[in-house]
Amino acid sequence: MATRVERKQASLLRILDAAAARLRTEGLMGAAIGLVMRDAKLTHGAFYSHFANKEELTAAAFRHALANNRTRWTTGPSGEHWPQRLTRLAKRYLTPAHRDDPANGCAFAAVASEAARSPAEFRRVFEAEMIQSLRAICGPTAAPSANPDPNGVDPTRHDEAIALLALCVGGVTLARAVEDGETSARVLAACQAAAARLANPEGATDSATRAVD
Amino acid sequence: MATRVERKQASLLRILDAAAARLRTEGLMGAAIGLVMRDAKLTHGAFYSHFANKEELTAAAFRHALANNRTRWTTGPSGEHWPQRLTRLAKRYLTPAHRDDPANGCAFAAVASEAARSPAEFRRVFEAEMIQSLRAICGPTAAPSANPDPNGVDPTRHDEAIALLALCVGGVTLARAVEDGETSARVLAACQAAAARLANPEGATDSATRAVD
DNA sequence: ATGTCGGCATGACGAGCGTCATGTCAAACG
DNA sequence: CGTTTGACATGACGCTCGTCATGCCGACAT
Repeated sequence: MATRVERKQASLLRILDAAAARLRTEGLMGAAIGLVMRDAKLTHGAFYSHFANKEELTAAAFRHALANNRTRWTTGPSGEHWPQRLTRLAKRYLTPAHRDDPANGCAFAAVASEAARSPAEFRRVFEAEMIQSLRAICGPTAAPSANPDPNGVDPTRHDEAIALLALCVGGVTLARAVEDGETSARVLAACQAAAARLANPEGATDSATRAVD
Repeated sequence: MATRVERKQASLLRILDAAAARLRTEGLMGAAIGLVMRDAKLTHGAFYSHFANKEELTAAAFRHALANNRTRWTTGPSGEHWPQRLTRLAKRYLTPAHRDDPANGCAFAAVASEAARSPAEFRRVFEAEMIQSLRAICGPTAAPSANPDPNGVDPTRHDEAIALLALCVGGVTLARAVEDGETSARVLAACQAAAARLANPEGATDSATRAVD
């Protein structure tokens, strides 16, 4: 049998995995302590050996959910240009597969409207994760931006990334909130088309828009 | 004193107003029966003279919240063209005033991610309201669309309205979910700029894009 | 005037939740 | 080898919520 700290770390990981999954499928307060601990093969009493209260759990689970997905989503083909990256992200995000698998999906879309009503402490966590995801989206591309900011990110690209995130989060959320499958698919398609138009404005001919030669 | 049916109608209206406000500020399950009835100056027992259960209340309150705002948002200046309408809606929606007053704001943004996890019955209500709002957005403009659908709506405009709604809902939700005021304002501004770009693609010169002469 | 109806108040029940006190047992340590 | 530590189980407490049974009392019909 493993050592003590190893067993505790393993327990904590099971708790975080279970909580992250429940947070994305059932929402912020759907990740009830009793249910999370049951998923983690523990009893509810053991919870307070890992966290002081539920707020700490939700914050940690939210961070955990996003940390697991960030690199998986951000890394694209090498030599990727900016408009390509934006359209690729939207094309992958606004998809029936992502819509139908919230347990492994984007945590922003899962808890966005609940986070808006959460105490300031959680909103700070939300904001920090969002900024980190935006920086990951704006991360190094094949063609570095023409006017990089002192801190390394082109503010124009940063704003485009914000709009893309809002469009994607709103898109899957609306697609999940409607009943009819056709309506849902149309929401995804319309947002995907809009994202492509946003990333690659019609008639634009600057170097960043053209494909790699 | 008023007649009996009038008093009941007045009570129902107070209940719906209170529930609609709580639904937008506290979310779907934040509109608890006891609190709503207290806001409506009634006791919790009287609730079941108006609704069979809580599901009926939430559905009715959601419809009530949207019905109150739809015409207020949709009606714009006469002689309004399609791109102008889209930019006007985004400019008004993605605003600090709207962000900071959820009690009178858009119900879609308030409950979107919770609706995604709601039973099919509520999702049907959500879908019906969304379709109705989309048709209101696509409603008659100064320049009717070139290719109107048999049922009266240009499918291209309908898809643009979907994307605009997703961008707006995602935008205010993210703006509400972050703590820092500057970050929040930047989210609103970035989404507003993206909506304008979406409604009025750069370089386009067709008649619908030009201002009224 | 008298009886019926129904909106409303009061009170209670059970379920689910967060939280904590207490006990237990195996691993870590001197 | 004996002691201590701490992760975990058990059980309980208080709170909130949805739901319903019961009773009241004013408005309406006859």
